[in-house]
Amino acid sequence: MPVAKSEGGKNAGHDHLDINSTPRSCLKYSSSKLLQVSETSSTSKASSSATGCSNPTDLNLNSREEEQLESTRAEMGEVREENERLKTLLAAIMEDYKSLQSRIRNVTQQQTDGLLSLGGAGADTGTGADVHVEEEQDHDHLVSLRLGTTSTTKPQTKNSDDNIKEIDNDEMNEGSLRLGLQQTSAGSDPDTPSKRLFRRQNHTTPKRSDDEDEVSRQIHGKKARVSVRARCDTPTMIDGCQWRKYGQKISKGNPCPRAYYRCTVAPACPVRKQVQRCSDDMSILITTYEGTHNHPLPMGATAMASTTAAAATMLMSGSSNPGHPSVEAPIATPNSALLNGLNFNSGLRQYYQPPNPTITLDLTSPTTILSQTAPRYTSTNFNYSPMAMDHLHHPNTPWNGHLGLGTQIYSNMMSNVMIANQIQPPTAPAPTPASTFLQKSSDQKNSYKIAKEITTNPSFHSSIKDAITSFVSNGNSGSGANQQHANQMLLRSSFGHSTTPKPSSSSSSPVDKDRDHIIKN
DNA sequence: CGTCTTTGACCTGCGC
DNA sequence: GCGCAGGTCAAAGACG
Ligand SMILES: [Zn+2]
Repeated sequence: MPVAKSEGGKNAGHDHLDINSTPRSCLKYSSSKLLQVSETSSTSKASSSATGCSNPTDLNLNSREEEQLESTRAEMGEVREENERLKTLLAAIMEDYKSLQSRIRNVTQQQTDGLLSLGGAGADTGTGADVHVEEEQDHDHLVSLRLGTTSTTKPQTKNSDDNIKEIDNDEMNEGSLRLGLQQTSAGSDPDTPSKRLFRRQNHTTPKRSDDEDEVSRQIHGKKARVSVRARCDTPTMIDGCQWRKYGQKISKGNPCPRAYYRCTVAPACPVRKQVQRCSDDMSILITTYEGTHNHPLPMGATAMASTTAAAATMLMSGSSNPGHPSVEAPIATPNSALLNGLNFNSGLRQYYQPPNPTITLDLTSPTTILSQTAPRYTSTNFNYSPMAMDHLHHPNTPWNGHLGLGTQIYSNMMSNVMIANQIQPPTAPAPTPASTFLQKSSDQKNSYKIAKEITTNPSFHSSIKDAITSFVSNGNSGSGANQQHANQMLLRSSFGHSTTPKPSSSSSSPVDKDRDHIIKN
């Protein structure tokens, strides 16, 4: 039944464009601009004193100008300091990146020495994730190397290529930092991509041998998902992509319907996303991404794509190991604990928990949570990126500039990840918060492995690098839009600008009489 | 008229 | 095998 629409039928349009309309105080200017300001102030001051202003008005003006000059100078000093800090941070990041690259090379060497044979022999079901984790565990938590920006990573990305499709190689080699989720893409599938892409992911492909069937299920049935929880007043989160709605259902325990979107940037793009509001807090929007874009992304979409891809990669390489007993654990328990300000969340249960391995980026709390779950098999959640959320909720708060924010994100991420690496993050079967942190060795091992995975995962670094690059490159223009673009990755949703899909009549739509449209939460 | 949303129907997996 | 639930299809309507 058609429902009265509140907006036009065409939601289309790159929703990232609207951010430009959002005014934002940008206290950061380029040094040259500040200098100009400074010079201007000095000039005016000099001129006014030269004219020998003697009346009170002139004196007032004079002192005001002096104040302005002072404040400008102070500002300039801050800017310089910040710039220095940024330089240092950037250098550190680059160093880190280089070390990672060398590390990758080392791992490559190791793998070519024998890991590949191990991968081929092992694994009961033979999924990519299985093999991957096997390798990790047997070799002291090797980093997932299926991603990256350098060609040197390619050999590793080969790992059990049944799952890992490197459809984006060409694009990736063109300087793009596109990451992750290749394993979920069907772009390189020998089968006709355009047909398969829209075939039901979990549905058995018709007319295939049992083996193929199994493989197919492995490929399509265990897609990694990245779920992003963010406060957002708009119907859908702005991620820079173009989406087309293809379905909607109302869940039992959640009055808010779940909307299904498909990427329409490219006709055959397999990426989909589900959007649903949290029943507990309607202001929280839960967006779940699935798949990898098989096309160049719009400028505004790369950040989010990279982030989600990196997270998904982490997930796939970290814990989804259906066959391995050491990481086998029940679904996350609704426990959540704070340790040293880190919100080790294991409370994903309160959200919808899809059957697929899912990683959740929670941008709703001061401490951003990254929760990694592979329901039925493993569940490990740990802190990922505690951003300065105060800034997010107070856009006018001085951020020390966009670059500052970018690097801050990075440093926060990394520092906390490091902490997570030392502290044994909690894992699933924890009846009490206290025991949450005292896990069985297997869980500890898994958690540790995942934490380590994050800290060493090149894709993760690349993702951050992407974001920072975004900041830096935009920073040259010195416009307020700089922040916007970079913030798209992790922050924008918190600001809640949007244009995209029109406010679906969803919530106001008539309740589905069809049981099929009731989704049990 | 083309594109997009809406929504009932349908398909598949899973648990009992 | 049956029913439930998640997910998708596709016809019909809305919109520019
Ligand atoms: Zn796409």
